[in-house]
Amino acid sequence: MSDYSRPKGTQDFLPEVQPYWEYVRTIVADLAREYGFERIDTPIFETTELFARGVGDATDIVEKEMYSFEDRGGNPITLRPEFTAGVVRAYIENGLRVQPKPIKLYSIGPIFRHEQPQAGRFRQFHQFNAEIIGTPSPLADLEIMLLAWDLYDRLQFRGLSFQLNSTGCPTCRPRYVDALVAHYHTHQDRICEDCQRRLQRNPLRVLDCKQAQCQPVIAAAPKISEHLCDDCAGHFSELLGYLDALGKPFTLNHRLVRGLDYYTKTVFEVWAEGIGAQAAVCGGGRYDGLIALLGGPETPAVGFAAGLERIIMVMEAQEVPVPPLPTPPVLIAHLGAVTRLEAVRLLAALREAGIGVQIAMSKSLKSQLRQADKAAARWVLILGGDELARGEVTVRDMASGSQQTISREGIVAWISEQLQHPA
RNA sequence: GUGGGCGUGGCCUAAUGGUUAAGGCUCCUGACUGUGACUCAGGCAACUGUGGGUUCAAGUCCCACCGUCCACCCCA
Repeated sequence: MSDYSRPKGTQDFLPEVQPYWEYVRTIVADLAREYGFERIDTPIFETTELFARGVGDATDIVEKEMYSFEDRGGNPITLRPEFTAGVVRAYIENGLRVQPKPIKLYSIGPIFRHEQPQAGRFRQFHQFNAEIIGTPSPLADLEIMLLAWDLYDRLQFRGLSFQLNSTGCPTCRPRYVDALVAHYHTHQDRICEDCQRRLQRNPLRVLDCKQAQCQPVIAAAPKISEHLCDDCAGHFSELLGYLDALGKPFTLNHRLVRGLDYYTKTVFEVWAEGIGAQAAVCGGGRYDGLIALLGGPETPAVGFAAGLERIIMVMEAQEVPVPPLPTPPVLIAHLGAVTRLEAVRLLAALREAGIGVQIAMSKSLKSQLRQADKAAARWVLILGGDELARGEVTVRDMASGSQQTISREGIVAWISEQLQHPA
């Protein structure tokens, strides 16, 4: 055993799991492009201040989950705990507001949160993220939700639940929070300790408390949907109208508040089973105030992020089939020092013709064929003393075990022919 | 941060407190010095997570630490 082990909450993605990742990344990227999203890649680390401001001081992420450190110049750095703040920073910094609005951007990459690992929770994990920046239209909310919908649809997921709510805006939310706090004050003695604390710091969070004693208080609490201002209520009902028209099933969840400060109006999550105690496979919503908060012009936006590990865990649980990764169809076997030179020439010639090929590296033909078997090669080209003398190669079909002799000059064309016209 | 379960070769698993810790998988070699998958025969590979303690004797009992898994908080 090595003296070194991977940091807590991180993973080694061995070749055997790569088909899942390749499949998911491909589906996600194809889908995003079909929807008209363009890819943007931002740094995996940013200045700490960006996340502290953007995500919000009172959030769990900023309070206890960030990977923060000082670089050699003494600058406060944080490994990104989510995508949106970095994407918005890039939008402002690169002057993307001069582009036609809205701009639709997606990203795929690693995310870092210093949490205690458990089923479906890692310190380094991966997200697919999509944002529509520059429009207040509920159509943008709809597009983001449809993208999430189609993503899971294309992955053949079953039994998902779409949770939806509106958290209002700076006009109506404070009024609602006041009403909520007032309600809780009349039941102060009946709620759990955590909720006592939430009431001080982040009152909306009392709504997703799971303590039994708090449930009656939550059930009797005022609902934000009944406190929305005209603008927010209109926005929400327009979105619901689109979803109804499309027959998309969703659950209105008054208790869905989400952990980030920047959300306004629409918030949603998608829940799935099969990832331990974790339910959410994706979450998102509208954040009309964030861009101005980070120093940009007043710009409405909406987005979501999906956790790729959780997607893959559900795929495994539901036994969603994934295509195998392609391997080189040809392997060159050789016998003896003199044949090796010709084997290397043949290797180069095949590659020049665009044919996937590798060369055996062990001595005995037996072990070379074993290697071909493990590598799932379709053909082994055997170059021995006899073949070399006659200017030929022996072609072994690994599936059938049958062999034939082809001239050295004609072998590249023969393989190309076979590959173009599969039997 | 808090709580619980579990730590034996790369992986899976065995070993009434008692010799040089056993087996399977994988990998390598060989069974016609030119033929894979099956079979057979060999071989590589573990100071039993780490450090203490109890004992004549510890993989086995006790303690601590570390790691891991699961759960809480919260989320992807």
